[in-house]
Amino acid sequence: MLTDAFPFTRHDHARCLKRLLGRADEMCARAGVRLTKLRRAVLRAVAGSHRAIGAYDIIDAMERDGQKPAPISVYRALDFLVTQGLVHKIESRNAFVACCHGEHAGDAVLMICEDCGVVAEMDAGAELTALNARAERHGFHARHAVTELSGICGACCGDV
Amino acid sequence: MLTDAFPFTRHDHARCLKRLLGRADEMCARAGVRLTKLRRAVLRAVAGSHRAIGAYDIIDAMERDGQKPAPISVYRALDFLVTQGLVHKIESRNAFVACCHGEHAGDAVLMICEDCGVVAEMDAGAELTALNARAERHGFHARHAVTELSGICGACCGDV
DNA sequence: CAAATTTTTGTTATATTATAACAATGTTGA
DNA sequence: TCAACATTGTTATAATATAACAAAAATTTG
Repeated sequence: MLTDAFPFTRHDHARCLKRLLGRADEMCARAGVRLTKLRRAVLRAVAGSHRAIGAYDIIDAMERDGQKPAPISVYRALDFLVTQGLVHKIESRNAFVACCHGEHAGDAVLMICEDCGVVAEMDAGAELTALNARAERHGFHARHAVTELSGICGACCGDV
Repeated sequence: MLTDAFPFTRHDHARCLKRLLGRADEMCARAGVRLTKLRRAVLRAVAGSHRAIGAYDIIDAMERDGQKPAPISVYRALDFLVTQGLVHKIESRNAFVACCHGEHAGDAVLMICEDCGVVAEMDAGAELTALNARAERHGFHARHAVTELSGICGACCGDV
């Protein structure tokens, strides 16, 4: 079993978070966009766990850190972060999760554990390509794919 | 190109709708569940076009037919219809579309035209199986897949 | 550097989507 | 017919998301 997609028991999240924020700084610098204080704080809140978090829960989390932005501010920041590929929106949950990958080959495929709530992502370039090819046979030219699997992760299944 | 997924120019929608409602009657009878007047009216509204329709637009459509159910009633009916596989929820749009297929091999794959708004579905059993297999390699046991492709349909591309 | 321009954020209000709680009605089967 | 269950109605509210415009901060330009 591949052990990189899901964060497991020994996972040192403080380090994980630090790395993620560092990478975000780099990526934004390279892209010539600004990871402002607000945007970084929203990203920090989203990346606070590997579970899906809703916009209003982000506000609650930020309030605990002494900052309470208005919903629109959070949505604007999320919009930026999603555009930059730093955060994924989970359409089937109306919630968000930080991207743990460097870069994606294409659209992310999310795996959502129904038990513990942890969300992992994987590259599934070949499978998405096959899906697009299938769509083409119906005359459809796909530009984006929303692919969200819900099920049970290895940890919750006792496989780990 | 396969021409069954998307409803094209010559499409006789009155006939299409009638067939769909008839099939719904049969399927519910076979399943031993009740396609009540309300549920059938909601299905009729959803199946009124091949575009995604939101719950509140369903209410508006039904109001034009002299019936104005409360939101909760529509959501309850939609819940029933989705459970029976007669309607698909489009997670990426918070909207609904009637199922045009008899039965699905597995989860439906939706193709949403960004231009005309028409939503078509296809069976993509093999591709979804491949996706699940890929997830298994990460220790994830998928139970449901939300797969929504957005792009441009053949008609809007001038391919037809 | 200062003024002009653009981007970002704040503020206030509101739109859109979805559900809770309980009463009333309809359906089924003994 | 009555009891049990399923469905719908009624009222209220929760949860998610955006609009419009003002203020502040950053960037560019002269």
